[in-house]
Amino acid sequence: MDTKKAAKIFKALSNPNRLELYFKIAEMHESSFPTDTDSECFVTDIIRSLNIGAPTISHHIKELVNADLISTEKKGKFLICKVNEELIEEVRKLLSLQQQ
Amino acid sequence: MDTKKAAKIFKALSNPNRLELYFKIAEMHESSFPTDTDSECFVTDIIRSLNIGAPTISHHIKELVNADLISTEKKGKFLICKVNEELIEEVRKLLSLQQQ
DNA sequence: ATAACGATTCGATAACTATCGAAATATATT
DNA sequence: AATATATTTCGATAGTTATCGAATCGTTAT
Repeated sequence: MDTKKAAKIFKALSNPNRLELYFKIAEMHESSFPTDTDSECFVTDIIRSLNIGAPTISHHIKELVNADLISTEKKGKFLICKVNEELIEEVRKLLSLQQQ
Repeated sequence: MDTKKAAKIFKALSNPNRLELYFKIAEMHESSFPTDTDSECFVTDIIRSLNIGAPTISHHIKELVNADLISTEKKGKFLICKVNEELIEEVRKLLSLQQQ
């Protein structure tokens, strides 16, 4: 991964509200077992738990998608988010000091 | 680590030039074995390798220090930087999806 | 059909930041 | 002492962004 893309990813995580948003999405994702179909991350619930407006959330989600950190899927009138695990793993490797 | 501090760290890494600066410091650090005393990271060399001015480098270094990502030490008229390995390890854990 | 709800778009604004050149400071060299 | 080099500080500027309220669009429920 080139520096520019990496910087973009870190930028997407650089706002406290957006980072918390990301963590909430990751949290949901973590508890989603194959059998447990109802643990998807609905944006509606996040909006309630963070105290910033819906337009701002929408903006932040776009940024996270743009950095490829999450992907979204429309389910009726709801929006579902899930993290891009592979990218996060790449970022973790990038941060490890002895990255062969 | 709370979200606000984490966001600050990511913000410090969110500028391409500053991230490259950080990587260069980390790179130097990596090759410093106990016996190999001459592999310290001098800012002068970095300034030459990145094409941005000294004032900007100085600003970026301050940001990295402020985020606790690196520490600096004056050696004569030179400045030496080294990464804060423990913090980086914390960040890596924070990013892992199943953090304990 | 109409209302309610979730999400997005738009326009505006205040705050922040990366970068620069010039000047200043500190240390080293001659 | 005078000069050169490394770094910092300062002031300015152009660009970016987080956030908001209002309006809009889609989908679902009544």
